[in-house]
Formats: sequence, C-alpha cells, structure tokens
Amino acid sequence: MHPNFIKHINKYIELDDNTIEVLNKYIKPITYKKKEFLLKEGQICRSIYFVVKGCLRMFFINDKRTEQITQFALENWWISDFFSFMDNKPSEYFIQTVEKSEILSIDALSLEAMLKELPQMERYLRIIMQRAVAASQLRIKYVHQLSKEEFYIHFCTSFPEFVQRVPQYMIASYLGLTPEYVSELRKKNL
Amino acid sequence: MHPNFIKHINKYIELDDNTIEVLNKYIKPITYKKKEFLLKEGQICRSIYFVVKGCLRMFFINDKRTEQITQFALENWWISDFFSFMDNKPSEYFIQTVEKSEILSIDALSLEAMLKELPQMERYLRIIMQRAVAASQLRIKYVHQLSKEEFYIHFCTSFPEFVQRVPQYMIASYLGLTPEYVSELRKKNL
DNA sequence: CAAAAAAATTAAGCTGGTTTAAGAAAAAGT
DNA sequence: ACTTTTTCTTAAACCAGCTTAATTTTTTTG
Repeated sequence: MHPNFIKHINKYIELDDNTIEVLNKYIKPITYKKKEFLLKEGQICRSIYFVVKGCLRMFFINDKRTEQITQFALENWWISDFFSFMDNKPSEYFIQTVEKSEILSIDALSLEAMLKELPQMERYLRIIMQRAVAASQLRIKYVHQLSKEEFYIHFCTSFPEFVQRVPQYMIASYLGLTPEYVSELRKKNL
Repeated sequence: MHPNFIKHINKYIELDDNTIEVLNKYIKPITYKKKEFLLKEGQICRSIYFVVKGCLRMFFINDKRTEQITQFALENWWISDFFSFMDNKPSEYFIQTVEKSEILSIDALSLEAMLKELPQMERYLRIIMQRAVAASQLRIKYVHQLSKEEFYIHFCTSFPEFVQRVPQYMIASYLGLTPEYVSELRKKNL
C-alpha cells in the first residue's frame, strides 16, 4: 500500500495495521502515462481516484468545441465526477493525466464493501468531502470577488507549483480565461 | 424533534428511536424572523445549520460595498461557512434569513460529541457532503458553459420555487448579474 | 539533429454585460 | 390609508476581456 495514502488517511483518523491490510483489498493502484484518460465523456464514472504521484485534470468540451477544465488534482487529492459516480449517470467530463501519474482507484461497489467492513473510513471520507465543500465555497468567493486579472495573479501566487507543472493554456482554461489574455497579463505583470 | 429532519436523515441511513432521542440532545432548534442574522462577517461560524422551514442566504460584502450572495438554503438544506467552522477562523460571510425560518443548529463541539455517540451519523454527513461536492461541480460547469443570459434562464427553469420566494435582485446577485441586466433579460424573455 | 506538433505571443477590432442615474412600482411599517 | 422603504425598470455610455488571425517559440518525436 502506498505510504503517502496511509499518511493522508492518518491525518484525519487513527489507522491500525489490520485496517491498512483490509483497505489494501479494496484499492487498486494503476500507473498512467502522460495524457492517458481515466474517464471519457459518455462513460459512467465508476471510481473515485486518489493521486499518489502526478497530476490529473478534469474537463468538458463546451459549445465552442474547446476544452474547459474544471478541476486539477495533484498529489494527495481525490478526484471524480461525483454525480456520475453516485447516480450511475453518463459523465459529461473527461479525466486525463497531465503527466505520468500513480493513481489509486476505488469503484463504487468496492467503496461500499470497504465502508461496511471499515466504518471508521466514513469519518475520513466525511472530513475529505467537508474540506472539498469548503474549498469550493472559497473558489466561488474568488470568482465573484476578483477581476479576471486579479484571479489569475491570485492563483499563480497561491499555487506556484501549478504554474511550474501545468501548461499555461490549461491554467487559463481552469480560470475561465483565453490563452491570449493570459499572455497579455503575463507581459503586463512580470 | 422535527419530522422533516428525521425523514431527511432516514433517506440516507437507518434510524431507530433511540438514535433519534440521542440526536435530540445535541441539536438546537431556533426560530428566526425575516432578515435576522445567523452569522456576521468577523464572527467565527460556530454551527452548521439545517433549514426545516424557510430560506437562508449566505453573502459577503465585495470591494464595491455591495452584497454578493454565494448560496441559498431552502427546506432540507444544510448551510455553513465550512472553513470558518472547521478551522475556527473569522468568517468573511453573513448568513441571514430571507424569510421567517425554523432552523436546527449544531455547534462544533456538539457535532463531535454526537458523532462519537452516533458514529453512524458520519455516514449521513459523508453522503450529504458528497452531494454538496457534486452540486458544486455542476455549478462550476454551468458557470463556464452558459452565457449569463442562459445561466439566468436555466436557473429560473430549474428552480422556479426560488423565483417565487426570493427577490429578483437576490437571484441576480447569486448568479453574478446586475439587477439592471436581469430586468433587461426579463423584458426580452417573457 | 531535423521536422512536426504543441504552446505561447502579438495586435486590432468587437461585444456581452456593467455602470450610472433617474424614475416607477410594489411592499412594509405605523 | 398614508408614508417610508424596498424592489424593479429604463436607457445611454462605457470597458474588461474575447475573437480572429498571423507569427514565433518551445517541446516532442523519429
């Protein structure tokens, strides 16, 4: 089992050796190359994914036929299309690696079985989800509070690791900007 | 204890009479008049709130000194500033009733004690939080996918109950539009 | 290393939605 | 019923950020 994953869970709940062993039964590690898809539009999102190493992006294709990124996931982040995952509905999203990545995945049935055997994991997931809600409250606030220029600068200073690892046009897409406008902002702000 | 609340929990987990009685110990019902505040900017958000009857809004004051609404909560919704609640940090939000409302509140200490005594409630909250994450994924998608006009029309057709109950300028604020523009849209689309 | 593909830049013109300001209509309080 | 407050409307001027299109730079691949 991946030590980073254990460490992450252990930040929120107590974990004994037996629990770790049981967890191991349900969780499936996969290594992906750069630009591989974990989910494509039209498929049902059968799993939730934990990033051990690497980077994922989630996006959809908008009416103008361009990719609109809605989320990134770096190390120790969970990602999924939760609507598709919970209700078994075809997803409108793609989930793809931005770079070579080591992923842990757990599908809906395994998750239910795991939670039945290890109910203390409900608490871990509850806290993770609660933090995700808090994060999206913050994100919505920034969207309304900041101009696009301020939003871009705020993102770059808050998450410098992204600027290093992720192409500029993907950051533009995530922030709802055109690559051309980001280019202009960079010229102005450097 | 409020039957709507019990019914809501019962949608996600099994509830026996004893559990309900224990729950009752930790949960505090309060009735608010129209326009009363449950939280003000600068205060720590000490509780999470469940709307039994009525309507709440959450907003912050932006740089132009106008109220920016980020969330509503109608019957059977939970609302809180989760960052403030989890980390005991002063909130930047206000939470206020839009109309006379019956609210159940549970503060952080009571929540922890309740979850210790009723660990099965972790599952309920995990599912609630997971659904909230799914909802915010959908919201972000709409923000990127739809023009402001489409966004307004989509909201009005998806949540007609809001249009009935909530003043138009509040819906405008929630959607990130000026009241003037909404007025124009209404003229155009009726 | 050369060729191709992917990513970033530049600049001019344009538009969806805001701002500003004034007035009208509806709702709430006394 | 009357006064005050809140909410909604109208219209013109304005601008942040987008579109389009061509070029350059960087990265990837054989």
